[in-house]
Amino acid sequence: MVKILIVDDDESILELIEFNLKTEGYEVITAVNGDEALIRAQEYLPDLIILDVMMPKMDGVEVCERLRSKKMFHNTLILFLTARNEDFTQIACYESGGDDFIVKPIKPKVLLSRIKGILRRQHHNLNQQETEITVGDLTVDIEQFEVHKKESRINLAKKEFELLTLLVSKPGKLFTREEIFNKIWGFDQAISDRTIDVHIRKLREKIGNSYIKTIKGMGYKIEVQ
Amino acid sequence: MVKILIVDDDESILELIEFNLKTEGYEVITAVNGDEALIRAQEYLPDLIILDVMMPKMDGVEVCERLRSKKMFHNTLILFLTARNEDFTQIACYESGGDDFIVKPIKPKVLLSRIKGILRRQHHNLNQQETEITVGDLTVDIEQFEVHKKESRINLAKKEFELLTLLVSKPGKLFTREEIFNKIWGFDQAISDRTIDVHIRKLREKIGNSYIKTIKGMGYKIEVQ
DNA sequence: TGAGCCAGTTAACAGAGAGTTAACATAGGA
DNA sequence: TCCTATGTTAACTCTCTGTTAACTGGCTCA
Repeated sequence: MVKILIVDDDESILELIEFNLKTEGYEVITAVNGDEALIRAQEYLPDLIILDVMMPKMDGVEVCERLRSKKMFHNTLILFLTARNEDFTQIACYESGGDDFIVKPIKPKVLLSRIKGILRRQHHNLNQQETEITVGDLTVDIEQFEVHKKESRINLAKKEFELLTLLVSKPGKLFTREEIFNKIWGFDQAISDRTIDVHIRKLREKIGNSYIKTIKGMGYKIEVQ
Repeated sequence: MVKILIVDDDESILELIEFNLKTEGYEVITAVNGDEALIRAQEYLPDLIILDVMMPKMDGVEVCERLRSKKMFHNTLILFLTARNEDFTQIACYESGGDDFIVKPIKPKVLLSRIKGILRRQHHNLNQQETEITVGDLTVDIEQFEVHKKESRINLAKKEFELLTLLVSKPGKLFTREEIFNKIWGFDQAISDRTIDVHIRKLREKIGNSYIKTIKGMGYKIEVQ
């Protein structure tokens, strides 16, 4: 049974989500603030945590950071709830180690399909589809650990492959250095700032310059088309 | 790879479009009449279908209607080609389920940018996430860190992007210089008063003068039509 | 009418931040 | 045990962005 922890200070939202998830057969735990969330998370070890960004005292981003700093939550899925147009909180969500986010107001249908999608990606990563991602004439096969460019195979090192896989997982999306760092190296490690550059450079050397775009002061992204 | 089906009874137009799309890396299938179009569509399941409206026997509108009546084509993008100023057919295009249309004579550049735009939007809808804010013909995508004006991309520097994002987050709202300063630079920093002007100027230079309005002695806002 | 104020404009400059390269460290296989 | 591939760092270069200064122009109000 999939366990889901929902954290929101607004109890009506909590109930709405809880109801919808329970009817879909998920096991649901709730928390109304950050502190409670941390306790509940340790207690129940949920598979997925849905975090409201805006909460009094400890906000969702902080809760996420605290969770991710513990090894037991490294692989827990974290989904944020954020109000529309909250400028750069979306980026902060990813930076703090979030896997995805949903914009309020919540439409139950969207929420459910999102959750299903994110769980499917996590667990049945092997299942059919989605093990191959194609961008232009570049194909990344996550399962087989292979990259092809126009039929010819490119050999990548582990870190290079992880980096490319991350970028390619959402073509066009901006990944900040911090997000890249958190998702590939993890919170506990300390590496120099140049390290990411060098890996990017090696990647570009192997796959060509046209795919990865630098956005100064922000990060990198895959250029679509 | 994006598959595109082009349908036109005029083979010279077919060739023109085919050539242009292929050089952009699309996979192209063609058909010279409505019947053939329906068969080809079922066979190849294209992502996008470009339909000439004026064709002997079965016209584009009818082809579109027939396609849309099948569930497998509910989400296929359909783009019409129509002669200039045929107002009524344009309405018919949308009514029959078309996504967009292009006026003949075809300019390859316009066609390509239109196709890119329509595919980009589609791509977004699949991911279901609202990371875009649109004002007039200007679209700001926070997740992708990109700004588009009528399908063509505008490159902004970090500060410019932050500034535009702030203004656009509440179109029509007045942002005082102080507010802008606090939100973008933060309380601790000290910058000259001209700095904001210069960024505004650079923004206007890139996106056009019509969006950002100055309110003397107060601040700036996004002009809403 | 003209002083004062405020935004627009321009060019120049400094520095942040990314690119590059080589060298070193380390792990894992032969 | 050695060797090679990979990961990381240091040190340097270079480019682009952000900022400022200095000037212009227009509006407002005494």
